[in-house]
Amino acid sequence: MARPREFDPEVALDKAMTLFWDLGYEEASLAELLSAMEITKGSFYKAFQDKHSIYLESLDHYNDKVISGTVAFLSDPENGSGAERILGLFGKVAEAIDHDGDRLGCFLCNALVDKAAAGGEAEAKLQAMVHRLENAFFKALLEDTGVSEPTARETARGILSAYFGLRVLGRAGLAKQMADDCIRQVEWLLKKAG
Amino acid sequence: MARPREFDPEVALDKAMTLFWDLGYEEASLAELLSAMEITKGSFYKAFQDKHSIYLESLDHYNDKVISGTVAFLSDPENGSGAERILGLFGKVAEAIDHDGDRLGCFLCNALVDKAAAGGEAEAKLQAMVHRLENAFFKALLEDTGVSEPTARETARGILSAYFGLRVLGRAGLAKQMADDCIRQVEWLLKKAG
DNA sequence: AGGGTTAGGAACCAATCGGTACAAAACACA
DNA sequence: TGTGTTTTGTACCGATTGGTTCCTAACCCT
Repeated sequence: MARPREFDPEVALDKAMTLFWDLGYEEASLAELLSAMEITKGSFYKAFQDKHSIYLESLDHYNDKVISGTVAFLSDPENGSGAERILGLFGKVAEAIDHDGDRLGCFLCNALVDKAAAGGEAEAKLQAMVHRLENAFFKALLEDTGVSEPTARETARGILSAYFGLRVLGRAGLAKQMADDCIRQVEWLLKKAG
Repeated sequence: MARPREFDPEVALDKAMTLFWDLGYEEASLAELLSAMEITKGSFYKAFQDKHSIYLESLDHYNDKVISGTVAFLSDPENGSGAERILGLFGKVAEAIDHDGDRLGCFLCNALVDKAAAGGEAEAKLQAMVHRLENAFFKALLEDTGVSEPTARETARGILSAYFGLRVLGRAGLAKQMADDCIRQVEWLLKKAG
């Protein structure tokens, strides 16, 4: 009954997310967004309301795509015991660092630091994602024999901060030298918890 | 022999640094900088070359003022053993979090994530600061009895990433709930090292 | 084939961006 | 009290920012 759109909103959103991920909110200009999404202004403002809206959508998209994947990995018994799964996640990060340096880092972590995201809806979304990660660590730890709830909680939080720290170092281009050592410390935290 | 300047370049630089610290490079507009520094454009461009230059100067200023202070604290035997000094540093961060939420975080950590600082002179300065911190942790650990060089190195790096992770959580407004648990994990790392 | 409806694209908008030019102002020295 | 020198403030600059308008193109349905 009307002209069909010539682009897939999902892949366009994905491209936008990647740009925000790389550059942050302010530094990702509308022109760069349009270029990355391969659409023009008309289509952009018709499909998404404005820059801020698509930023929020990008956060949701990251939650659905990346965080959910990470949580799933941490929850899947096929990936070993709770401790093994957590270590497996860090191993995957180390792999990414080895492969391409991981200069993108973690969108969640980057956005937590990005002042453009502070306050309002964005911050609430970010905090929710952090808690999802924390709880995924927590549950994985809790599954292992002999780990009490308080111990699992505090260990989860320690691992969470170690995780963000590692991603910061990755973005700074320093993780290649440091990742292995950092992960060995996480190994220790897991050992003392279980 | 000429008109004297009406402002102290050092305090103006300090104000500029604080704004970059809070907002990041892009988000700190020239207008906001001038307002924070309480000078006008003419004075600004005469005393500092341009925005990018004063950003680099701000990084140096942070290195001289904050990082040097932190390194000094970590090196001073009056603050206890190596492990005690490291824990003392985390305690000071926890205090800042308790007091005002620490929504500023750590300028070094924020700048590591800020894409505007990636590549070029800024990145080199940032990496140098990271290494200063790492070495301060390393030396503090090495002082304690029974800690080998390899153990001190990897522990220092693990603590470094935990430190950045904690500051990220602080900036996100989540550290109030999590700081104590995170620090307890650092305590464990220190215990196993020594 | 024609009408209804929506997407696409270019022209245009005010506001702001970082940066420059230049004249007035304020001092030190003679 | 000039005079030379530097700072200060303001007017101005082109480029870019995010956003709107509106016309045309492309499609579905009758």
